[in-house]
Amino acid sequence: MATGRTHRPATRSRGIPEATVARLPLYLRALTALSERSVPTVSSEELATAAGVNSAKLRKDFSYLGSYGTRGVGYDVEYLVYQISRELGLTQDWPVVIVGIGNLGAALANYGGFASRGFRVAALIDADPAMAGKPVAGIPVQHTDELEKIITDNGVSIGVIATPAGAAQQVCDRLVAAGITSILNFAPTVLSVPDGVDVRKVDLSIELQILAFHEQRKAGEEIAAPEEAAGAVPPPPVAPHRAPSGAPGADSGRQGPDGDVPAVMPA
Amino acid sequence: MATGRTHRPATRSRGIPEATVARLPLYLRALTALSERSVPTVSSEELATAAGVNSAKLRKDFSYLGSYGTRGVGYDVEYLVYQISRELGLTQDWPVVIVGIGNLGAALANYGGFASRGFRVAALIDADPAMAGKPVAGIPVQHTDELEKIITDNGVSIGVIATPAGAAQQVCDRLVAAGITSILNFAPTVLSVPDGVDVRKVDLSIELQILAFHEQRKAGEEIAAPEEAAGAVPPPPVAPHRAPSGAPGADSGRQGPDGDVPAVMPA
DNA sequence: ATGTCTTTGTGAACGCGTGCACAAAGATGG
DNA sequence: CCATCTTTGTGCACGCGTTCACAAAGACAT
Repeated sequence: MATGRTHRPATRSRGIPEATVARLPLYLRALTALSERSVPTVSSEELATAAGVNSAKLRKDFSYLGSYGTRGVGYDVEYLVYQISRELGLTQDWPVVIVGIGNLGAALANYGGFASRGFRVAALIDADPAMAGKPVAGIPVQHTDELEKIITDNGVSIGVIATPAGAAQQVCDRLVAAGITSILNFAPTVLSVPDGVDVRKVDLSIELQILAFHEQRKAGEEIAAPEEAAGAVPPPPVAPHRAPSGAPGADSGRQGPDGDVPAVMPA
Repeated sequence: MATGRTHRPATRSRGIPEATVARLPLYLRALTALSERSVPTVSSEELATAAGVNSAKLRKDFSYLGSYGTRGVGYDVEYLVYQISRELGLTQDWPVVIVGIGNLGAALANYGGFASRGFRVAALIDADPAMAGKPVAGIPVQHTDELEKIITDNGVSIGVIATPAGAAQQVCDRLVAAGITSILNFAPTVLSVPDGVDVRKVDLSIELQILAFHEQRKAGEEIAAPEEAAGAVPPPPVAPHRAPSGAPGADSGRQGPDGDVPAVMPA
């Protein structure tokens, strides 16, 4: 999961906790499915199961929005869909630009999830002149030079960065300067932005590494080896380097069987 | 950010808090960059800035791994890279299968981040017979029928689901039955898995909706309208439905200007 | 109208994560 | 060998998020 907003972490927007906001889309999705099946009402228990959360948590989440349920009955599906949509700002149109139309950018442009709920791909932008004019997902790619104009002309406030890591900060700066205030970052880099700009990141590599951690832990438990005992024990903390500002340490460890790191999109 | 593990939320693995584990890949990335520039040591302050976190948090995180720093000096870059890699289980090889080779699956297969740190794409799997044999990112796509065999033969324990939402649970079940214990889910669905299986999800649609929420809030603050006053006020909670088990509610609201929801990959 | 039954909404307790602030550790210089 | 300076490692307090458990609210039957 793309995790973690970068700025204003504790801002508790209008009384709705951040954790609750992050779950609203989950509820909305489950409710939409119920709505399509013409289910009129749903209990907190049922909906919680569908959304994969605890029913008490769901009720508390909804309590931040107001009292929209009926005791003894449950929640009116259609009404709740409307309320959550409104709260999330999905009743209005959000034009979005995608910068970096490589494999990932193209996949995002083709992703149906964009169009489904208020989001509209206003433009695809790439730095490669050869891409210019080429249609992707039915939308012609435009060159980076047009970035500022596109954003101001269309009143875009949400940008998606799908460039290589090296270009991300630069693109980010231009987006912000052009008036973008929300960024979804797929590049494996930490973006620095001024206050008032929200950044959320989606990082495949990080997710995999977290899974690997738990996977290793599961494997380690089975063998019941406290991992300190058998096998190659890690080397001692390396003799505290001689000169702090001396020659670049050419030795010091490097015993780990790491492969070399490729140039593009490093972990 | 792909957020939220699904099971064993509070398991506090071997004393390392979940929040810390989620940040280790961030530190590792920053450290790798330093390592490539042959920087011998780094202070908590510098590294924290590079990773985009608080220095106190970083020090506390590292304290869970052990005392790897030198007071008055900082941390040895190479040694820390090794320690974190080992802790995350990146010193070993993790074969990974990607199921669902559409736009997104292809993008993932081409993603350099896979190969960079211990992860190796063992196989690409798709349900479409027309895809079978076709090479993507240099790897021939195999048919879903081979799924179980591929997993057991290669000892795969991590699976990536990039299928449409409708197929995700089914694929998930087969993966788990075949021995997969960690899943990275890109499909917009809640997956249910047995205990002992970790699921992390990456959901573009959710991320966008969270951004929209904050975006709306920013816009609302500027106009300084408490949003309750002007414009179309939401309808009253709908007259408490007549018959709870009666005819499917054909009215009740529907006043929101939602577009219709496409069939594939709904929000 | 009254009683029973279901389900919501929430007060309260608890645990995790974060950040402050400082003591301890070690390097460095004289 | 001692003083000073830098930077780590961590005790502590605080706040957010989660969960329990229950009273209040309403539906429904009689």
